[in-house]
Amino acid sequence: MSPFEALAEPNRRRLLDLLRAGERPAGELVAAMDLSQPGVSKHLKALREAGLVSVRADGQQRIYRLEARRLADLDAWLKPYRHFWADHLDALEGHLERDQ
Amino acid sequence: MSPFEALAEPNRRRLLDLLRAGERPAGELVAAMDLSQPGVSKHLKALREAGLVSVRADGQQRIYRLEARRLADLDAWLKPYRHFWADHLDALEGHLERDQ
DNA sequence: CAGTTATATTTCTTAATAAGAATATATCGG
DNA sequence: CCGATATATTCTTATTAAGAAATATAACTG
Repeated sequence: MSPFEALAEPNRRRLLDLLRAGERPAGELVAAMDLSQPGVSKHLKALREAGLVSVRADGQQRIYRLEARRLADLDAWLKPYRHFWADHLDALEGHLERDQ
Repeated sequence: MSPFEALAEPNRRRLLDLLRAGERPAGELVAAMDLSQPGVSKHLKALREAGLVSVRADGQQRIYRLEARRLADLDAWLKPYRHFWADHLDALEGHLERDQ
């Protein structure tokens, strides 16, 4: 599954948002989501296959971690579009868009 | 259809890429894509519903135009993740790994 | 080993989506 | 109005994805 497809699902975006605060065992993610345990597990699998998260075992727990490198690909796709609204903002509030 | 869902389909991303060069009639988009006319028309509809393109009539042609504002939403979603690969900006924001 | 906890996989059902073919709508030139 | 062009909308069918429930696997505990 491509990163774009993976991000199409709101629950998966939410899982990534949760992982932004740091790595977490699957159980905590299940508790934080309004989804069944198998449901979360399946979405985590999709995120793994998209390369957006990685997992390591710690005893019987599976610790999930955000893999933001793949989001950089998305960011790169977005880059040539950015000037379309950056130009508009430039006129209003100055030159924000200097990073790459 | 949300922008995220709209972008999940590669042909639709390609249509947006084509529109980056400027507005174009549907027919030119059909010619540039390796898809049937109805196929392109349907993807354009999805992009319209996601707010990613707009259309205006010019005679019997429909001129499509990129609406990059909606991509700004995606850019905004991505923003809190950007720190993860933009290591050189760490000094600005501090490190996020502490609170795990 | 048996029981328990943590997580993953399978199965089922249902809903969404895609492509292709055929057809419909709208606009133009005569 | 007619024929031609440009584009959109069905319709059908196949694939895919989602949630729920049940079950499986793997590791820890005693």
